[in-house]
Amino acid sequence: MTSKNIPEHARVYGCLRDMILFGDLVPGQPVTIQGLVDQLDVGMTPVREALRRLTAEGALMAMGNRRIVVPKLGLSHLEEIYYARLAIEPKLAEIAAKKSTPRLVSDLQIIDDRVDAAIAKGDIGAYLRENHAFHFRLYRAAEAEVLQSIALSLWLRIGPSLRAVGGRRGTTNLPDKHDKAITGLVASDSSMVYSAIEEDLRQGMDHVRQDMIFQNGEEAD
Amino acid sequence: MTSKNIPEHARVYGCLRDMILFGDLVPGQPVTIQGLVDQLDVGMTPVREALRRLTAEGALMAMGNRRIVVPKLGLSHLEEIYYARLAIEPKLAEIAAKKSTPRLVSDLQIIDDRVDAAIAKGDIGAYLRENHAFHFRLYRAAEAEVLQSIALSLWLRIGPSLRAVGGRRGTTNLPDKHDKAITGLVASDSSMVYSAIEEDLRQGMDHVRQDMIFQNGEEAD
DNA sequence: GTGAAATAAATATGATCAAATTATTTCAAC
DNA sequence: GTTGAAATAATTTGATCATATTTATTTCAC
Repeated sequence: MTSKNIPEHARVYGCLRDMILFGDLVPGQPVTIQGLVDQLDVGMTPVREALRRLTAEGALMAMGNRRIVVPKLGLSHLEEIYYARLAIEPKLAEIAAKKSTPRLVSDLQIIDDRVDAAIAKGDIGAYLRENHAFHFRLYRAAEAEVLQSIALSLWLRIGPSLRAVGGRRGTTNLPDKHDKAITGLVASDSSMVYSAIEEDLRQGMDHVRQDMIFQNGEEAD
Repeated sequence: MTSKNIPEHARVYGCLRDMILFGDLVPGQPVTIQGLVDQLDVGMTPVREALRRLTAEGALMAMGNRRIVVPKLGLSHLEEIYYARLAIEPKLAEIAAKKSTPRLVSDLQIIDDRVDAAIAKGDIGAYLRENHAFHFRLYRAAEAEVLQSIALSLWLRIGPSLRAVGGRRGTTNLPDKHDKAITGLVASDSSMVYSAIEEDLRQGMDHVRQDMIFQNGEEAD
């Protein structure tokens, strides 16, 4: 059983990426190389590589002075992400719909059940994980590397803020146009899948935007 | 002595990035760590960091087996890039137009003169450089980090192929809707700037697409 | 053509040096 | 005598390199 032998830098990358994607890191939080070396018990070269990669993807942000932090989004950045997500993700979903398989549909149904369960339990962490799984299982089916990597970058940028919003507002009012997307897939109606994902994004992003505007009014920074 | 003391890994990154952006590296060409260490006379840690970053941006591609190469685009990847560029770049131009300054206009005029000169001389390298300078001087004015970083990633992906096409077809028939864009800026007509950049991209990308289809017909791989 | 040895390149560690932040001390002013 | 600001010392963190280990590929023998 020769294990896949994933390189350390890839393991560190995956670990950090998930932490950012699922809100284990707070916006504004500093990320130190030495801290990760101690915490994950690896050398510093792999850590550095992982950090450069995540910085390039927008998941982390390099300040001028050698410091790396989890970015906290401003309203203008949020609008950019909103625009880009609407431009990229529904298209990915549409392409995926044209290549749909029974396997894709059954996978998505299973995942969506878990999404619903997480919402019912009020478990933000599980919701973020399963919601991500749903979208990227769909996007992966599009077999469109370039668009998918853009989508991942956008999710990484918004991950920490999603968690923060969920923590304040709970799991009520979370978007769920997943049913409509699945219906579109089984009906081979790619434009229905397109609009389902579009609506799903709009709901989620509007949620974040409203929270951000509210927060801005409450606390000055 | 106001040297900014740019770190090695950033210098290596910038160097490699320009080489890819302006076609000094051929699609399919392997990029080795050792080679860069010898060529640029730096340690391997900075080289590794630069390579990870460029890989994350899509400028380089990691094969499964520890090899890194300059990706060569297939037709389906080209279509993805085409779609994404049309979704992102005209929007960036439009935002920039709404924040236009006299300084921006004069900068763009100067750069566009250099673009025309490069076309007249048939100097592909200079054309790629000045054309990039024109677009990103405009995009930079939008002050939209997220969209701009997506645009950069897309340019990095298509850079090597642009050079290859230019090498085969020369500088004739290269797009130049730059005049229209500048006209739109001085007229404060942001939708005119939007469509100017849109047309510019279409011309350039159609050029690459046609060449790619032709090449596919000629040589099998 | 298959398998084992050789080669070359990538991965990973720890040490060393440089830079930046934090803590501390000193000195001056009230 | 206490407070506050500036300067300096100390600690933490980042950047780079040299080296050892692992892994993929190639070469050569059978």
